[in-house]
Amino acid sequence: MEQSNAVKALAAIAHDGRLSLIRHLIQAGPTGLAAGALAQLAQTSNSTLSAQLLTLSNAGLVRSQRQGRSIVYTADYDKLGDLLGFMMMDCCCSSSDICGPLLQRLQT
Amino acid sequence: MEQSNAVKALAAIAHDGRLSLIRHLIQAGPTGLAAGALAQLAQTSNSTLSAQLLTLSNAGLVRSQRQGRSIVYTADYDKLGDLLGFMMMDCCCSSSDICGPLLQRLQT
DNA sequence: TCCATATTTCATGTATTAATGAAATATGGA
DNA sequence: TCCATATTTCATTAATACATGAAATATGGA
Repeated sequence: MEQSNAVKALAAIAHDGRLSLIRHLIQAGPTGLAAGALAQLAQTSNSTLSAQLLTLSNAGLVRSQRQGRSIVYTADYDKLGDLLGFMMMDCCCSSSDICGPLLQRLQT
Repeated sequence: MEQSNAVKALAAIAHDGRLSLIRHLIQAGPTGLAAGALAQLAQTSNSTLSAQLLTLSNAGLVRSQRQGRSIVYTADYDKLGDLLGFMMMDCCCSSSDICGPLLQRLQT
């Protein structure tokens, strides 16, 4: 992942409401969640939620698919993995001081 | 790290200039870099640079220390590790679909 | 076709962010 | 003390982001 894409993705999740949304979608798994269900979980209005989902979608972090009357959103695992990979490898792990302890924590 | 702190840190690095700055500081290691050296690396004006460093500092991602006439900035490794830890563990790795492959990549 | 449901789009107002150049502050040396 | 260097602060302007509610769109069923 290039830095410009990483910046877009980071900006998308650098927002309390949007970060909560993507965490809900990750927990929901591949089945995803309909927009209405997300609005209930996030306790926000439909239009606000729709704008937040659009931002996440433009950053490539979520995908959507119509199912009947609902539109179901899912987290894009590949893109999230790419973002974490960028931060771990390209950005921060040029310093083993940062990622050494972190990797140890993750491996336990 | 709590989500509200993570959002602040993410917002701080969700900017091309600031992300480049912190990458330079990480590569520079514990010695850090003076503001002037950073301005040259980033090819930006002093006042713009100062504002960007202030944003990173308010997010807790960098520290500063006067050395003679210069002010030397260093990346805060602990805070960066905390942020990555939050994203890996609290946020995204509730799904092993994301972090399984990622950890494999990191371990090779 | 008509209606209820589900979601997005649009227009608006407000707040936040970002870059810029000039002025101010702090330090060390002559 | 005076001066050059290093950096920040300030005021201004432009751009972007955010939330809101009303209206528009799309779907499925009666």
